[in-house]
Amino acid sequence: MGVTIKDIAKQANVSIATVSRILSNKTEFNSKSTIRKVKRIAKELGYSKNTAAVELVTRSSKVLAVVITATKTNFSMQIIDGIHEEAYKHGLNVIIIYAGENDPKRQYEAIKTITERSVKGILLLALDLSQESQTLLIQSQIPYIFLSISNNQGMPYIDSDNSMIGYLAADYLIEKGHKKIGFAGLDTVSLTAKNRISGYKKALAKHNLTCDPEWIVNGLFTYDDGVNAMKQYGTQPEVTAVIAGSDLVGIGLMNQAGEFGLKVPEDLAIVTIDGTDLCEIVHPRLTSITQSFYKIGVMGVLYLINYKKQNAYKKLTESVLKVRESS
Amino acid sequence: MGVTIKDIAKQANVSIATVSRILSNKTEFNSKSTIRKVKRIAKELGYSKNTAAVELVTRSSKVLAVVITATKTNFSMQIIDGIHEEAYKHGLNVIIIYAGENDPKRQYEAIKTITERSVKGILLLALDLSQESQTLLIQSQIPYIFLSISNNQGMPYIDSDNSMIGYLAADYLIEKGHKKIGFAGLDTVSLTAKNRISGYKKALAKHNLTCDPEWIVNGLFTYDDGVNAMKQYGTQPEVTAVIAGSDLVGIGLMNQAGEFGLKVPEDLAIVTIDGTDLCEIVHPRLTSITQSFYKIGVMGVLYLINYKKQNAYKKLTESVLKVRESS
DNA sequence: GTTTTTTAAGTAAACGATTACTAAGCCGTC
DNA sequence: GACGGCTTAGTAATCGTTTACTTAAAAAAC
Repeated sequence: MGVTIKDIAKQANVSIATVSRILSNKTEFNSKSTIRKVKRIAKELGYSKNTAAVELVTRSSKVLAVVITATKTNFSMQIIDGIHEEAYKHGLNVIIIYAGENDPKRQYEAIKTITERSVKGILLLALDLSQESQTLLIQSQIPYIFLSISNNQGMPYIDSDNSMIGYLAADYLIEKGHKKIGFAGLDTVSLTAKNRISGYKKALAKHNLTCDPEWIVNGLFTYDDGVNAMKQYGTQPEVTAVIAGSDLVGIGLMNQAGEFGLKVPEDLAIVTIDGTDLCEIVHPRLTSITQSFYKIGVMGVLYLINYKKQNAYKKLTESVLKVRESS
Repeated sequence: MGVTIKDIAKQANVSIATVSRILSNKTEFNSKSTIRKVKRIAKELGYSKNTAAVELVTRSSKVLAVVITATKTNFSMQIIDGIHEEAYKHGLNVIIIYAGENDPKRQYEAIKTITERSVKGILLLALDLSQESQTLLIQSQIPYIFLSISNNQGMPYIDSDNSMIGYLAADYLIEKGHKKIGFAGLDTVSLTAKNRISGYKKALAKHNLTCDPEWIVNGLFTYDDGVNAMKQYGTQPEVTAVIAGSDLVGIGLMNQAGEFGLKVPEDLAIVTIDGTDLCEIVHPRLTSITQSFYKIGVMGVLYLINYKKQNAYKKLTESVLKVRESS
């Protein structure tokens, strides 16, 4: 919106090529005095690079785009922290775009916005992409990766090992003596939930325990889903422990249990999945299977930086049990 | 990275001007058949607009940039929701940029990244800008506005009426019979805190109450600040009620009070400032002065859309008392 | 039947940078 | 003193789009 390299060139009595070289630090063939002069004038004139022009001519960009949903899930922040830290190390900028909440049209718009900009790579956070958006994404040829969500359609992703998460949670509770263990608040049609449940069942089977389908209560990982699940378990729940699909679900379970006059962990043990800060600020503190969100973010960036065409990149990260007071 | 309007033009046997006009919906002078043909071919070829080129030639952009800090403050989400909703109505895209956490260099980088891109406007969320970054921002000539943070340097902002917040909280507690009221976890050098404290003192004065400076405990709005403030108040606090600088501070206070064997609200009443979802999921639920975050976001966008040079635009939004269980 | 108006589309100049290629000066060498 | 090799800087093409201006043909007006 004002000063261009042309203006600087005129002022400095050099060509725009020289200015360009100096301002983008390709100074190997410039004399010290010219460098100083050009930089001084640039500063004096308040020059600001026009990124649009740069991206147009170089046909490349130093920007990574992160697509997120407006969900109330709070772990995104940790992933984003990881992304930023790693991107910063490599001199990349990060922009974040909202893809709305279950609105395919908004989602499509978001992907379109990004693909029309020549970003270096796209990180899709816990995003379930519609078929249309997927096509658009692939067609764009821009490297992309899904984070914290798996898929079996050959698209690259980095996610926690959800089967292991289910297994760890259940196994721990079984070791603590529980025999009837619920699983609440997860979206049972999602791959995430399926894997978690399969791990949970594996742990049960290992100890010759069975699972009543009623103990698995569907939900969308929200606080209300936790509350509702607890209502379903009732005031005198058959289960003695519940695994929560997310921290918010865990809190919902716990609060509703409180309403029912049930004590956590005495009357009902809770293990929650995610392990965000929320676990630490509620009372009692929630035992969790804590995911490596930060690391997922870091790995996502590294994947994009070292991107080369390959089919079906998949990476599963570790989760760890953190025992607190709710179990 | 591939198909351009040139390719479409060749395929369709028309000029690139025609293609450009059709694809940007300036179709008043095109025949229906040509329009159909061009659009069909564009789709067939998987054409994607190159935004860099568009922005370069039109010297404008449909993008609003939101700058946020990586703070654990969670109200940002509500503001961002408001921004998105309003931006969407006006056909604008929104990108979010992190400015790091108290790292002037990162902050500067973030502002630079944005100003080098010809965005339509900049929304700075609860951001305390360094002098350098400020200069850069102003120099860029891009319309900007601070949200949820006031300043007395003539820069435009939209914020809650912090004096009123302090007043409302204190007045309510006084009406409930409290005479010794603390204020915890706010950053007393900030204008936000100063205004809140001034409102709080005004309420006290109105009822002929005084305030011991010791009751005001400094902090940075975090959970730990709440915990520490409570430790400072001690196991037998002189104050019978505390106003928390943020929801997290409120939770910290409450949990530490619990550790001390104090019951909320019987032994200590708490009113928290912000009123995010957190208030609803803790136990007891926190009474809050709830800010109109969503509205702040909406108003920010409207300001930028209707931007015209004016000095010192300021707008204060309403906050309301929401009585819950902690008071 | 000529002139004017309307419709539909083409020409070409921008936008602001990068960069391959070219060139001018200077120095040293044989 | 002609030649090659550095160093430093300039020339000009290019990226993909928009848009003011021009043009050609057809329709309308006289």
